[in-house]
Amino acid sequence: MATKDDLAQVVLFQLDQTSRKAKQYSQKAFDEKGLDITIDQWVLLKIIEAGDRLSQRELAKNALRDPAAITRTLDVLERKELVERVSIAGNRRKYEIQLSSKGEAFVQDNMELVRNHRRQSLMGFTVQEIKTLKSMLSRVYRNMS
Amino acid sequence: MATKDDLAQVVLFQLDQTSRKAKQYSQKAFDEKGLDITIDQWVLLKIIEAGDRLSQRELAKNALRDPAAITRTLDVLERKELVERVSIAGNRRKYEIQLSSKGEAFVQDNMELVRNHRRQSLMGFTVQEIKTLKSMLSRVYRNMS
DNA sequence: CTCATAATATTGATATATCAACAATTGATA
DNA sequence: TATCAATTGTTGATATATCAATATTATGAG
Repeated sequence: MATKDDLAQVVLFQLDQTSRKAKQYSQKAFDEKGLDITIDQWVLLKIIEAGDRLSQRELAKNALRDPAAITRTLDVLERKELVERVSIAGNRRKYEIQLSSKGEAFVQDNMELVRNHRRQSLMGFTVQEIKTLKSMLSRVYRNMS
Repeated sequence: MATKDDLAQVVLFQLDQTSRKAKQYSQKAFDEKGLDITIDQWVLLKIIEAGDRLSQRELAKNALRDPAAITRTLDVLERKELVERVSIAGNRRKYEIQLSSKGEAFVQDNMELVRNHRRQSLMGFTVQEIKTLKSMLSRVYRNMS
């Protein structure tokens, strides 16, 4: 047989593991703080915040998720009154998705915690190293596109 | 309001996106080849292959997944006759999980495709850069542990 | 303008993930 | 040794993801 992989040295494997680990880390903190929100829901909130009144299809594309999953996640976030589907004049087929004021407050209220996680994830990295890491992740992303 | 994040510059976000993209890339290739297996199932096969007759609990730990999810994934893989739960003499509480011969053949038969994906993900990287990336991902992982 | 096609969101069916509760077994300690 | 606690795997309940099918609306070719 060919020699077994050392999975810890396979970048695609490391990517999956590190991403999982980070999500678990943040989810635990969210749960302990009683936020009642999943990491994927949080990420979607941030994508909505960053975007400019995107449609659900655009959200799906930005989040790399299925449109159907976006529909259902938005249902949840709308029930929590964190987002709004706004009708578009002249197009009854799609919506513009935006944060509600409650949603904006929610994001603001929890950004410090999230910033701490971001900082924690890069503890010990120099500014130059962070730049290198970002660039490399972008390159891997492009290679998979 | 505080200035909005540029999510594409947030490493934790990039990690999630890159990991998703890579999984979608490989899943698509698996589907097109008619392999009838998910990436997470494949990864579990590789963890089983790499490990030394691990228990389900150890698999869960290595895969960063819930023990219940491992139980059910193993049910699927056992139904496909790719893995076996082997009883342990002297301990009726746990099993040793191993690939069946069919499972070993399956892994071998598809390693070339997977190696191509690994190569593709690192296209344009120098040997030194790959080393740097691996090291950095390990550091992020440890920071989240 | 009309009709065929594309775009958008939703829904249903199915698969998987997650968490808590549980059953069986093992290990430890008094 | 007897009992209590810890370990291991499974199951049930619920949430979420995925894919295909659908309904509605918009667009474009003739």
